[in-house]
Amino acid sequence: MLELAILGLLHESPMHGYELRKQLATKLGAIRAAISYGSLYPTLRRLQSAGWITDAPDAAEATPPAEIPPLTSRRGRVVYAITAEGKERFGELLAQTGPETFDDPGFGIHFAFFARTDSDTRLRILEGRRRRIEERREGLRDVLARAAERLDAYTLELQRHGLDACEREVRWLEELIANERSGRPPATETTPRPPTDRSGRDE
Amino acid sequence: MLELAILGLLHESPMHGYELRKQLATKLGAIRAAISYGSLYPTLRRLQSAGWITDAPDAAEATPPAEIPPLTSRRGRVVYAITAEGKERFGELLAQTGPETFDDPGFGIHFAFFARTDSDTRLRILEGRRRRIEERREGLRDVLARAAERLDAYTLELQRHGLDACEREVRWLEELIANERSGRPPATETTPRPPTDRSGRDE
DNA sequence: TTCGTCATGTAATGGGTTACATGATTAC
DNA sequence: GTAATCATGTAACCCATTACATGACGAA
Repeated sequence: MLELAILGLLHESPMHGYELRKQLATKLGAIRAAISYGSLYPTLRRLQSAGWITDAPDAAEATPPAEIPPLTSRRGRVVYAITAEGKERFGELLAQTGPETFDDPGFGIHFAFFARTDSDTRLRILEGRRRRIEERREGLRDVLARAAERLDAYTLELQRHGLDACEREVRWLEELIANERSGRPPATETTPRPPTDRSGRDE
Repeated sequence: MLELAILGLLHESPMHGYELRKQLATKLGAIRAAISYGSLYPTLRRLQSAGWITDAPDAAEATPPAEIPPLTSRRGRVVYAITAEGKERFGELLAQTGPETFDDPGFGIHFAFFARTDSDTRLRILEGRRRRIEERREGLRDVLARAAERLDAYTLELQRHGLDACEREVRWLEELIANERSGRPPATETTPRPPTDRSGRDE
């Protein structure tokens, strides 16, 4: 869902649409291809009229004066920033899990913003995902065990590959869940991760 | 794409919509969740008015008299069968590859019907898929190598998992391509696979 | 001056979903 | 008789895409 992703990125820092798309592409690169402008800009409008984000007239005060090179204010360049209501909305979206199916990109997007969730929510989402993947895994095993003779070799190969992917994902999720339970951050993290977030973490 | 899947299944034998959905669920179980009726029935209409499939008034002659239990003709039960034009259309759809991205289910659906394609087409599609996955893999490697410090631990974990999936898929594709080149059928196939297809394999 | 990339947007379309509505048949 | 499953369909919506249109800016 675009809405969640946009709010999440703007939660980190204000940005204009074009930049948003690029960041989205790297942040969600593992999940899906880059979104199109035809989808991005109308969504920004919608979020704005809903009050979740504001249209700052230009940059300048939006970014901390250092680090980023001059930032010549070009043409229209509408810089958006998340509002307090937007942060609230983001929290809701982040915590809620829809009727996601295994092929739903919803999980991945939630996962990408796990750094902004609490451990309970993370666990709930991870376990929900695991359950769905396990169901799919069982379904595939069933087909391979019972309907194998009615399917051609390619279709079977596809099922096997799918089953394999399910098994790996379940193992991955198990690991993440175990980590989460023991309070450790996900994995090879060198920096101690202090909340480098400027101003109030939540809300 | 529903159209391809429907034509493919009806190419094997005539069926009514409800049954089609079930078969679709097992055939494409590795790719995506079951399709909804709200999508299936309108599509059947469309295919019918395009002339790709016909609406046989009732069952009875549609299935070979043996094997299947009485098949009491219930209510409306519209049994569809593929037409000659439909088979042609199926062939076109099967051979053509759109601008598929890595998260496009198009590849999986094509793959599921590989048994009805020629080896050249199979190779072309497999290699196309491999190229796209390799591109994505490179993109993920880039991010992990260059932008790692700007991303939080969860996002990185997601990228790693995605990268891993890419690497596995590339290996899988390599194997399939090698098999295809040497003329062997995909994998653990016990039966010699004679064309048990009733009447003309192609067209 | 022309090319690449930055930057924003609209209109038409696509390919599905959910929720709803209906009703026959089978098994208990 | 009543619940589960079989079976077909429609209407409203959703979330995106493609194709198009426009234009500024920097570098060669």
